[in-house]
Amino acid sequence: MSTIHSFTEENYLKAIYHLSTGNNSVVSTNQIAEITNTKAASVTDMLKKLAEKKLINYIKYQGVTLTEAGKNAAVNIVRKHRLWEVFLVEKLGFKWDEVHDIAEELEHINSESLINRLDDFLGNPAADPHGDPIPDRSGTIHQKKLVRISDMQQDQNGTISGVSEHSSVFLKLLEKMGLTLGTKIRVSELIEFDGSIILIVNDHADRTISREVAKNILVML
Amino acid sequence: MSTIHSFTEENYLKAIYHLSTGNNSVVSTNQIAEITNTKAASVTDMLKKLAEKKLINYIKYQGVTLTEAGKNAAVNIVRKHRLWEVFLVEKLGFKWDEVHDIAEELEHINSESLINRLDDFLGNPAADPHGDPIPDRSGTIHQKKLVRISDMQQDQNGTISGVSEHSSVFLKLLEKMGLTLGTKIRVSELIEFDGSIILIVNDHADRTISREVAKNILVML
DNA sequence: TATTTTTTTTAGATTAATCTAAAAAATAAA
DNA sequence: TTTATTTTTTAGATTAATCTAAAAAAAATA
Repeated sequence: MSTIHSFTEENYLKAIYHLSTGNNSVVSTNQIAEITNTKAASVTDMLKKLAEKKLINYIKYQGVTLTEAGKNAAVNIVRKHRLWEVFLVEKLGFKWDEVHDIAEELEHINSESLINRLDDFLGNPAADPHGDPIPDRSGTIHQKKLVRISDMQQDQNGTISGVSEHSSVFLKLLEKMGLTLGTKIRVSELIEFDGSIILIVNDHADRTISREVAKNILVML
Repeated sequence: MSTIHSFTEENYLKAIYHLSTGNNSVVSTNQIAEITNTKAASVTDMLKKLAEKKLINYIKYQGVTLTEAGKNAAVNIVRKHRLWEVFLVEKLGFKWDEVHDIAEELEHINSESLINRLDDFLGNPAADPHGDPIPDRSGTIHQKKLVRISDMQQDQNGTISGVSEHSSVFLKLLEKMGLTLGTKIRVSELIEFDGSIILIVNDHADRTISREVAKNILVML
């Protein structure tokens, strides 16, 4: 089934995967260097190796895309990462801002039966503690349609269902403001001056959030 | 607290720890090479490195012992390994002969809070699925006094509480014979011819086991 | 005790992943 | 369309962990 790749190769595949979501499917050497905390020269070496193994399509000076095999490998790592995050939060009681680094290690454990049993044990969750969808065992991702609060209209309602920023400071802030997953919100007012937004939270409390915060909270309408 | 060591260093420390139990506290280069699946030359290199880090006491040509720091590190790895084994069996439903290799990977995950939470989640188990004691968070090991079936007298009773052989073939054999942990046995007869032993299992079924098997089943009297 | 065998160490290479500094290619600006 | 800037690649080193083959030390045997 899935071939075994080194810890390092897996991290590069994951980096390329995360960088190639959305608009840009072609990823540059420098982008990869940045999120893997390495230098461009090191990335070039690894790209050659991954291309050799047919995990990426790589043309010198022109960036890379994942092949089917590479994408499968990457999705599998993401699946593992997110399932472990659910485990850490749901079963061990970690907070949502504490689990990333540990899951970063756990995602490299290699055992298909382990991860499928874990999946069942957790009740086959659809999303991780940050609302990111968990790929199923075939690699399919069922992503719900979410919109940023910053893109909502006045008086529109929704349920907080994800975040697009995973830093601990940001997550702690949301926690403190009571803006965690599942919270129902209503856009009460759009402040013209600086783009900040006043929300009605759970039908009573109101909270003002900056445009920057609003851009990183994802809502299901 | 506990300094971080490389994956490889951890495996050497664990190997030395396991080899230095019982009578021999001094461990030889060749012994280490054997259980780490490396060559003696590689071991020598690593021993220098571990001695440099004050994790072992090493005198050329004279074998090694663990320092306090080294022993602490090793015990911690053993603690992690055994807790993960409990998790795999108790929570994910793996069989006792399936968990070793996975735990071998999981034991290198570095997070004290993770392992302490896991410990609590599992109900602070005293032993792993093979009956081996789990060191507590201070590193103390509460080992119950166990005897091998091969050392029991005729008509003596006991409860199977551990094994000293962890191979899958052996564990599957015990499973098939109903000689799993917690099973009550009585030594019914000692066969002089080949040292094999007839057991009364749970007061009714009787099972004949070879001396080799009897040596590897540990019983609490 | 002298010799043989075994064990351990050293010497010198190899592989994976990384780096810095310099060269080459692509992109942006004048 | 040259020139300047940025990005990417190559060249050459470094570190960790490993290896084989040879040398040195220790242990076993005659």
